[in-house]
Amino acid sequence: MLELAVLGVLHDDPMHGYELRKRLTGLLGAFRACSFGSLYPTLRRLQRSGFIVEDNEPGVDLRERRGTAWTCRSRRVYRLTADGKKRFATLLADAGPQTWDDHGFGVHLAFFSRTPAEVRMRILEGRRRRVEERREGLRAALARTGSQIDRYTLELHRMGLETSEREVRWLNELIAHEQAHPEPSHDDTERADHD
Amino acid sequence: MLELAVLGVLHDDPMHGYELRKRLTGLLGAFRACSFGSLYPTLRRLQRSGFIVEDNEPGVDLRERRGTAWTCRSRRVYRLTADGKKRFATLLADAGPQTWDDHGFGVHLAFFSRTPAEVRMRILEGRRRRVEERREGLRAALARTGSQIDRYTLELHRMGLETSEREVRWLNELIAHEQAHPEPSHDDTERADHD
DNA sequence: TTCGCGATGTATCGGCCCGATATAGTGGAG
DNA sequence: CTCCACTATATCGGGCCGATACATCGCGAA
Repeated sequence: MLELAVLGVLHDDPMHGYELRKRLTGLLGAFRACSFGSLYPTLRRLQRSGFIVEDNEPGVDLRERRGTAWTCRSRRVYRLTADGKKRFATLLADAGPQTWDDHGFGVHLAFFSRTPAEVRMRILEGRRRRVEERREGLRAALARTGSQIDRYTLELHRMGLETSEREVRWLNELIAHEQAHPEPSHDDTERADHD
Repeated sequence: MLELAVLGVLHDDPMHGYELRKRLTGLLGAFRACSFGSLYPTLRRLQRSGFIVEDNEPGVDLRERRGTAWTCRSRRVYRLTADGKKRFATLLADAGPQTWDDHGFGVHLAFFSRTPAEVRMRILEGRRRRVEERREGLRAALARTGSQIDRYTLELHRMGLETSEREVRWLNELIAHEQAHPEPSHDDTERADHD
């Protein structure tokens, strides 16, 4: 999931890890600041896979560590390759189970203007199904236990139920709007500049 | 966090892993079904630490695997030790940063009737602070970008903002009720039966 | 009757992600 | 001048998850 987010942010303009993280936390709506402990390994993985390349500023050489001595340690700016753009499109078109849950859905929604219209619908409907399941589970729990559970669990369940109901309504509005105004995807892959 | 949940459910009555998982999903409000890939390692960890012990049904012997042949493989029922009960109380009294986030807060709230009143207040207020931060971040994002972001991100931020506002109000009610009716913790450690 | 299938039950493995921590340069406040 | 906060990269241990494997039992269909 982080892979999609990184590819999406890096798609527009090359960037180094630290800046990337700030963009990510802004993108996901002060949602969740991804940690460096996941960001840097992800960048390395992406680089090894050939989806991004290092594209440093001229005059800056990154030398590796020798023992405990550093020569120069500056920013590593990354840029998407042609393969990276293809990879981004692939991940964008994936509407699998992980796109139904909270975090995955948020990330996908952040790049919704670039995903194909039919994929948008599948993601929206899958998310709705997921939230409806949660809602039904909570309704069943409330009906089953009645009033024999403690006040706090009851409040937790009631709050969860209301939240689910609200989200289903919100999703219905998004879906209705999607059907009424079938906007095409932005799809800025028209000129896939050579790697 | 899973450790607290397992200890809490096992505190009342001994149980085997499979049943424990069903109770956990019910407890957390059809919230999130914890996977076996985390449950079984947790049980093993708890057992190694001496917080739970195996207390199998008589006449059932669990033999280990030899190559690919199994002799008997049945349910392992676990029971809390005295140390385990102490450990549960310790985790319950912890109001650290991980108890502010979504999952941790849900788990703690599920056992709120057994946590000391002052810890309850600290958790509630910490959670409120956390949600308020999220709310302010979303407000800032909405004010900053205005209308130059795409419709979907805008909807995501608006929904997140409303959800945060609702949760803060809910938290305020819980806190007010807590101050008005300072219920003592259930605290059924009165007779810590010997291990 | 037998076959398969779903539920019960325990377990491991690879992998993602997080928090804590280390290292180091830079620029401003006191 | 010193301290602190911010910028910037990186690793490590550990928790949790999804996929997978293995095994038994009951039940309905072929």
